[in-house]
Amino acid sequence: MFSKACEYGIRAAVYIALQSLEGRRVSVNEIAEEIDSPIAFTAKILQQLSRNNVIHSVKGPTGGFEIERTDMETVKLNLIVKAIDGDQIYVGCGLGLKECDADKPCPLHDKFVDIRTDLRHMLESTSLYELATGLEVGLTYLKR
Amino acid sequence: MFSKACEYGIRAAVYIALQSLEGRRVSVNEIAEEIDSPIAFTAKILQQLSRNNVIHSVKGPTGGFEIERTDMETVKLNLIVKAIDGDQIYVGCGLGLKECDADKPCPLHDKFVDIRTDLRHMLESTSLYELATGLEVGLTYLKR
DNA sequence: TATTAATCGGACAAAAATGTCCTTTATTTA
DNA sequence: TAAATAAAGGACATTTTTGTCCGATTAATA
Repeated sequence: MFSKACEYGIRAAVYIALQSLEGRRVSVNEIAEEIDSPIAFTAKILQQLSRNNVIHSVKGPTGGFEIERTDMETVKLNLIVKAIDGDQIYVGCGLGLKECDADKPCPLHDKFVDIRTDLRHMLESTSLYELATGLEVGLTYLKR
Repeated sequence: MFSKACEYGIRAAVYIALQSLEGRRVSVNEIAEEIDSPIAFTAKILQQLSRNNVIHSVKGPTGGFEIERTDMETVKLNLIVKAIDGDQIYVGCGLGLKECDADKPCPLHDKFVDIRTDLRHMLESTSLYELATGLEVGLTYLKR
């Protein structure tokens, strides 16, 4: 569904959000350790998220990554997915046809649109804050 | 969503079904031409589908690929997807966690399960016959 | 001001997915 | 029986994704 990069990106962002709720700024090393992902690859992904203003980075000692409380509520998953995987999920025919739309639909068009619409709504309505608080309360888990 | 291989596989299977409805057996070359896919790669995929009894292959002159009328109705898309992409779509955590289930759910677990369930139902309930007749009647299109 | 700790960014490496080529095998038909 | 046709299958090539390494940059602090 999502690329590996995107999976790591979402997990990282949720972890950063969780720690930011506690006022902690976290390093790539800690993030990669906590979400069980390859360090250097994770660093690249965090750069992308930082450039796209999904998370905030601070260089130097005591630096690291954080997300402001307000951003946590504003930033929905679709922003992260877009920053890493691009439009992939939203655009294009399910069967890979170049010319496929409501006018000249592929055999799977309608059924595919339904599912993708649901997915889009889910991503557009789910905030980092929501996911982070679920973790905080112990309702959900991130490790392994 | 699907791999390229899977997209080609579904398109090919639908085209074969359509032609089989007219009593025509079709060659890899014709299939690749009609669904606009790389020939040799398509040949590999057709082999997989043949081995998994999704389609039937006949060697030698006048040979090619076909699908029996009864199979067309029996074979649902999930069979094709499984034959090519394996369990990928059905199994595993949306965020790539190894240990993620209803007991120890990842932050996205429930929302992800919903969407995947919809997708699974769609694939399990859509037959090649249904897709092929849509094409036959001119309601849908396969080219480009 | 030197040291240290952290991200940034570019180049490289490995693995997986996609795609090609060519030989072998099966089968029809002249 | 020989020639022609079509799938089967193995080896190889290319591209994309995933992952690593290392030097440059930034900033805190001793």
